Formats: sequence, C-alpha cells, structure tokens
Amino acid sequence: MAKNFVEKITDMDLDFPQWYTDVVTKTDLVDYGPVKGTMVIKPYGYEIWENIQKFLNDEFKKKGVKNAYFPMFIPESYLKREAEHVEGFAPEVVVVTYAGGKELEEKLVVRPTSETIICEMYAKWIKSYRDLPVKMNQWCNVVRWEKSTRPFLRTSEFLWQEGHTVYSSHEEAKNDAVEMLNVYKKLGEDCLAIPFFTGKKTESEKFPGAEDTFTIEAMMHDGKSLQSGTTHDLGQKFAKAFNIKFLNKNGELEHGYSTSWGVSTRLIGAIIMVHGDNRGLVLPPRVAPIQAVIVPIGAGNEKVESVVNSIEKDLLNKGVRCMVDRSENSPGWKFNQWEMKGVPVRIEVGPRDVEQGALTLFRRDTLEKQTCDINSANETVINLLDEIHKSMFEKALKFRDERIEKAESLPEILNVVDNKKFARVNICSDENCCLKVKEETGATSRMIENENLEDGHVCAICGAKATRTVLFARSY
RNA sequence: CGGGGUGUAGCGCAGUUGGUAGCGCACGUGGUUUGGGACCAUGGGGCCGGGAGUUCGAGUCUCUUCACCCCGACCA
Repeated sequence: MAKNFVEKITDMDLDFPQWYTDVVTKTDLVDYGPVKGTMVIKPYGYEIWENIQKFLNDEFKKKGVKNAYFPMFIPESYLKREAEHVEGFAPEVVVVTYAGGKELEEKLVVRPTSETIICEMYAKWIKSYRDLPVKMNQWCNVVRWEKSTRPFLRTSEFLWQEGHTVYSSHEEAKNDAVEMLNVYKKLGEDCLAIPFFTGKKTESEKFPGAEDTFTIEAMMHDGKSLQSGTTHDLGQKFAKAFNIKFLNKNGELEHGYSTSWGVSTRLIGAIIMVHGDNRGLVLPPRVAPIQAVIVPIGAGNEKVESVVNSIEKDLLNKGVRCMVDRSENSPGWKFNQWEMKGVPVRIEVGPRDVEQGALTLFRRDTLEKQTCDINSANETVINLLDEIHKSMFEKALKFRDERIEKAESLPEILNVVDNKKFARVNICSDENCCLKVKEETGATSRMIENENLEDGHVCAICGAKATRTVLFARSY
C-alpha cells in the first residue's frame, strides 16, 4: 500500500469545488491526463465503474438488451443527416482529417454519441416487423471537446453505456424510454444510494434530435443539480434520417421508432458529491471497491493474526470485498487513510478485542464504533453493509427533500437557488418562460414534475395560465 | 472564450537587490514501535512546466506557449 496521500482536504462548506478536486485526486480515484480535459481513471475509481457495470448489465439482460460494440469513427456525413443532431453536437465534435500519412477524403468524426452509426447499421439489418424490437447496448468511450472540464463531471473523453432500441410502434418506444429511466432510478436506489429525481426535460434541455428526453437528476451537497443520465424517445426522427424501414403485418413499409439511453462515469462524480464529507469519500457499500478493511493492531501478535486471517477468509467467501491493511503504518494513520477513501466498514482487531472474543467495527457514514462477537462477525458485517446503504439513501433523501421550495416569481426563484435549493415552479407551456428564468437566475429547468397541472394556477414568470410544474436549479 | 490565480523532488511549499537548488512529508536501508496521523539512525532523488530573449551569469527579469485551479459565458 502506498502511503503518500493522506492529506488534509478542504472544508466542503467553505469551498466545495476545491473540496471536490482534493477528494477526487487525493483518494486515488483519478489523475489528470496529459491532454486537456482528459483523465486517467485509476484502479480505485475504475472498480466503482465496474460495479456499476455489473448492476446495469444484469438489469439490461432482464429487459432483453444485448451488448454489442460499434466503431468509434463515424463518417462525417452521418452526423449531418439529422439536422438538430448535427447542430447540437457540431461545436464539440473531434474530427479526424489525416490518417495513414495523408488527408482523408471523407473526414471521420470521433463519436460524441453513436445514434448515427448505430441507426445506419440498424437500417441494414431491419426488414420486417419480425426483426423488431432491436435492443442493443454498448459500453464505450465518447469524445466531446468541452471548454471547461472537471474529473468525472465533464471531461473531453468519458466512459458510458449507450443503449439503442428500435420498435414497430411509438407506444413501445415511449415505454422503453420510461422503463429505462426506471432502471436508472433503481440503480440509484439499490446501488448508489442516491435518490434521483426523474422526469421529462423541457424543450430547451432536450437531446438534439429527440422527441422527448427523460432525465435522472441528483442534488449535490452544494444544492446544485447533476444530470446523471438520460433516456430519449427519438420517435421516427432518426429512423427517417437513416432510413430504418420495416414491413408491418399489413405488408406496408413503415419507419421504426427508436430510443437511446445512457449513463456515464459522471455517476462517480454524483457519488462523491452526494455522500462525501469533510473527511473525504463516503462510498455506498454496493459500489465500494473495498467494502470492509481489516486493521490489525499490535503487529506480530499471533492471536490477532489468526483472527484477522480467519475473518478475512470468511468475509471473502461470503462475497464481501474486503482486505487486510498489513502495511507498517500506525493504526491511527490507517484509520484516517481508509476514512478518506470512503471504505464503508472498518474492522479493528487488536489484543484487547481478541481477549474479549470481540471485534471493533467502525462505520464510515455515521463515524460510529460498535463491538461485535468474533463468531458472528460475518453476519454482522454483511448486515451492517446493508444498513449503511439504507441509511445513506435515507440521509440523501432527507437532505434533498429539505431543499426543495416552491417559488412563485422570478425574485423568489432567485432567492431559492441562491440558498442552494431547488425551486418548484408552476409555469406556462411557453418555453421562453423557462429561458427567462435561466437568464435572470442562472438556474435551468431540470425537469417537468407534472405536465398536467390542474386549472387555477398562474405562470410564475408571465402570469398566464400555468400548465406544468417544473424544477429549477443551478446545475453542473 | 473573458476575469483572477498557480506551475520548483512523488505530495505540500520556501527560495531576499539576478551569483553552487532548499525545507517538511513521502520513498530506500537497519532497528525499535502499533487501540486515532510513531520514532532513531542513515541514504537516494531536480531540464525550477516548455520555448525564445536580456545578462559574464536566470528558479528569479522580458516575451511567448502549455497545463491545472477558481469565477463567469458556453454546454446531451
């Protein structure tokens, strides 16, 4: 174990951006790459991603989604076929113009997202209603040349999964977009301990080329919102642009209805900013690379060694990701170290414990210590991990719910977001009112909570009849 | 893209009017330690972010470039 990075972390309430940068680099999740905006995801960070992948792959399988892989290089012309799509992505695409020692005849776009190339392939494969639905997902990197970047939250290149489906009816496609949104919500609840807001994006926040975009949004410690994943009902837009046609049961040629949906390594940023505290990371047990760290106290004590070894073996057998810190550092140093790295449970084993047939357990989320019987250690630790997960979720939910406030005018919205909260606003159907909020307060519409508002409400911005309730927040 | 800041050992920093490159932690070795950031001894480690200039001489002055951080603008 390297021991060169136990350092003080900036107070999160004093300077949250600096706190974030400290945490992300000092806990060994990530390092900066040599090219602007790129990051190296180090093993401790990557393992979190792998745990997210495991969870999602299982969920995808349940939905009948198969994994595949499509090329990273896309002919430039593909991107141009869907008008809104190219307009949305043009400013940030990276284009390859030179390869094999000469200028390319057709430039290649490095995928910023893969709708275009996947739809092009789907068009070749789909002929009949019997070929539908098609549901594929790929785990890959994408590249978007962002102007301001920050590890995990916004990087020039990032890892994600992107699912792409085609159905024979719009109903099914709409359903799919909602179902996958629920998968993401479940990822938050069952895996990341993050309560996501879910809902539809307003017109101005939609994915370029989508009919509807749905989002999962999480509230960060500083009251800003992080869009953590999206699902899109693409209607027939991409099917028309890429000529995805099938013969229906009546023998008529019809365009397919497609969807796409994705979450990225940005989720790791969400985990950090939702759960972290002044000591550093607090990792949700189900994604933590190390769920329990065993710290032996009193080097060379044979009784301690034997207890440590048997507990380690037992826990590993039970599927708990655990390790023993056998480095020569002092116990106090190790305690600080593993707290900073967010390990959910620490097991202290010293002569005093062994004498009493007990262990000392420390839980990272509440910083509480408890003792437990050596013989029931397995069970206690496994239950504790579960308890920690639930407790972290509840804590995040409470934090979030305490920070949503109704606002009925521009000044009120400004006041709410200045207080690091989300504003719940009744507003009319005119998107300009949403844009006005953005101009005046810096807060954007995060999602529509209710798009069928009953009569009797007025728009907080223009005073016309309000038709929907929208959440506004400053965002990452 | 604007405004501000920082680049000197792995990390954190000092370096005076321009004159041999320093400190703390970390790292190697030997030993003693271990219940909330251990200690002694002894070692190793530098293109002072890159380039150009001024000068007998540049970490230090000038210009330029790159990267990172913060605040805005922009942003599925």
